[in-house]
Amino acid sequence: MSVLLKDIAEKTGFSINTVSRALRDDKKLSESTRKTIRETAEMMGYVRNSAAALMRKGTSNEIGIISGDSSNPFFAEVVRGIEETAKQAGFRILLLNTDEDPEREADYMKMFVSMKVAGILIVPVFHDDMCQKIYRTISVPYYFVGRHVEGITGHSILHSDIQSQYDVTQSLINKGHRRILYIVGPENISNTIDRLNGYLKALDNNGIPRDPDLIIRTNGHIEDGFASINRALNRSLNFTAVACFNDLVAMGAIKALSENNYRVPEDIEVFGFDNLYISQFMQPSLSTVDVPKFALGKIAIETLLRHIDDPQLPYDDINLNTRLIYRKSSARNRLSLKEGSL
Amino acid sequence: MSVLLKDIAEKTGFSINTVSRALRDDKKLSESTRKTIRETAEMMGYVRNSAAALMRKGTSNEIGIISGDSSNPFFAEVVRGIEETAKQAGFRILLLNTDEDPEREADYMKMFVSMKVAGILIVPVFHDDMCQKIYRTISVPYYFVGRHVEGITGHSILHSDIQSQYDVTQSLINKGHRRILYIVGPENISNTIDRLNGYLKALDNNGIPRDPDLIIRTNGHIEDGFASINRALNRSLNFTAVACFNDLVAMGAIKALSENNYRVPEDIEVFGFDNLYISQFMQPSLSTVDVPKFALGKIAIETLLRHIDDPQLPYDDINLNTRLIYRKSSARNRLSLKEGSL
DNA sequence: TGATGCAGGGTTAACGTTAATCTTATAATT
DNA sequence: AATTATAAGATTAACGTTAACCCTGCATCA
Repeated sequence: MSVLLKDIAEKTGFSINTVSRALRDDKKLSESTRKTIRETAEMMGYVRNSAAALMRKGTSNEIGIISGDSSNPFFAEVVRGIEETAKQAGFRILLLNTDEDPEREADYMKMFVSMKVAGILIVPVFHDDMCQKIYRTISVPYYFVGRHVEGITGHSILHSDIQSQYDVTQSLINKGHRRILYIVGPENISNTIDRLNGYLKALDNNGIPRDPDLIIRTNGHIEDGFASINRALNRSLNFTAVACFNDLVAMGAIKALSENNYRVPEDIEVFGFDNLYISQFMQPSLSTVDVPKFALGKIAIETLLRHIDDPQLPYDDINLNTRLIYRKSSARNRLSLKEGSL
Repeated sequence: MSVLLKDIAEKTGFSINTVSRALRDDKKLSESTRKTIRETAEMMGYVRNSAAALMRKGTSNEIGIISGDSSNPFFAEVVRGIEETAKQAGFRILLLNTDEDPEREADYMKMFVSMKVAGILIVPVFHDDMCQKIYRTISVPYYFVGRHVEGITGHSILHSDIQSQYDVTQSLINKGHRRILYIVGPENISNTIDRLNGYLKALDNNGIPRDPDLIIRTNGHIEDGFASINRALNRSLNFTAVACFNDLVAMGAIKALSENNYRVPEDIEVFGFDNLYISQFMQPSLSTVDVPKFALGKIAIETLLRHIDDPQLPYDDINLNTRLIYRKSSARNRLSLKEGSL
């Protein structure tokens, strides 16, 4: 039913092989032959059967990407960094989304392996036996983007989660805060673990006792930030600052504070994490940690491509730097906090 | 290098065919045989070569999705609606993103056809010769999600763009607005065209002259809303309400208004379109048109699956209803506008 | 002038899986 | 007991493309 090389061969009088070569710009065919064939193919509506091609060639020109939560704009920005470079290198990108479900992660990994993609970029969960087994045995080049996996080293491109959350917390402490609410992200992902540890470490180093009440576990979505703050306010936890797992949570938090007639940052300061593009447009604009998302994607794909080129290349973790961004949801300095005005 | 059916066959003593059948849960093999084979395969780390399988079978269990702009959370919400149903039906989802570039759209369409996906869901541009040619000749089942394409009928799942934008505009007019700024979306997509027409039609029907100055063309991103308002304010266009192509633009618009010390909605009302999940968390929360995004995705995949099941099934456009959502960025009624307070 | 090289193209044999068709032993039927 | 049906598995032939190798004729060179 569909047009095959054979059909084009019959129509043009060339052999199947020559047709195949012409359509691949392969080797030395006369310019006129190539042109004749290409035009005929176009005219007949030929579309290559990539399954057959792939089976013969053994490897494809596709990069598989497995995202953990594509509803978070964070990821869209990372993919932007991946796309351009991949395209220039002649690779196409296939996107899959796990919703942080390890089973889907394992399933999709197998699927990409089965498809013989050239390489895989993954936003993985932290711990899962099946997944870890796959990562240990797989022969397709892969890298973790912005996260790391328990027991697997050398395959991560990271962005200083611990240090960044430490810095945020220290910055708040410097301004005099002692009761800092921390809204934790989804469990079983390395960012959550690392950022929480950064927060705790800063408390410890400053001799501030850890208060379990001030640590609220969530799924890292916008509504979680909203709900967390409402609950915290109801319980009169008496906090003066909120550090959030990510910008989305911070957005929900600010909304809840505002609805309860707390002024941000005069009454309560709020810090996010990620520096989503929209965060500068929030009201008030959000203070946050700038994660170089585009660069993260770009470096990830560049590194992956190097490994695709040279399978012998040794793997190594990469760590990117972040920077704190002070906007309107946090006070400029200690003074402004004391005065209760910005 | 990788484990093949042949290897498992040799190891277990069964034929290749039997191994293949066991791994596919095909037909009637004795339970013990199936189990032996499956366990051996698992142990040996077998992964099916899907290219070979696909070549033989001729069709895959994958649904291709081509998004126009995956940086817009709108799409993530639509995909949610698609994913669940697709998964239950045993299909996997492959995601591609065009950034509204017709060339990429055509390229990706060919790619999916080449991959023999079972069906395709597309968020297409409105006019492009190459793409339209493909849509006219392709034999893989497909549907346009939330948009329509010039000259192609019966393949769209829509959501009342014209009527909805008409309603928004009429609602603003009812409250006494006469100078309503309209921020237009990206060119060459049907939503932009339809919504603009809805706006214009409402003006016409109410005898309000069209003022070209009040119509600002953008790419539909958040920064466009911001920039548009700043420019409009600089030119003293004297508008009292802003209707936006989408919620993202509205978010930027509100930010710009607020930075210029205009109160929303007391001084200027703002209406979005889409009802993104985050819109309820904006400050002020955004009045908008609720597009049933999850349902859109769900109905799209359900319809597509029906066509995959029965290729003879005739195609037909589907139109979903929307509803206006009044939140804090718009005034409740005419009175409150006049009084300048909510 | 004969050998040589190469441009331009043809032949043939895979790639790994699955579907259609066979085979055989055992169970069910009359 | 002879026949038929069936369960369980084996054989064989594709699927459409690509890569390795082979062929031919003309131009080039000593």
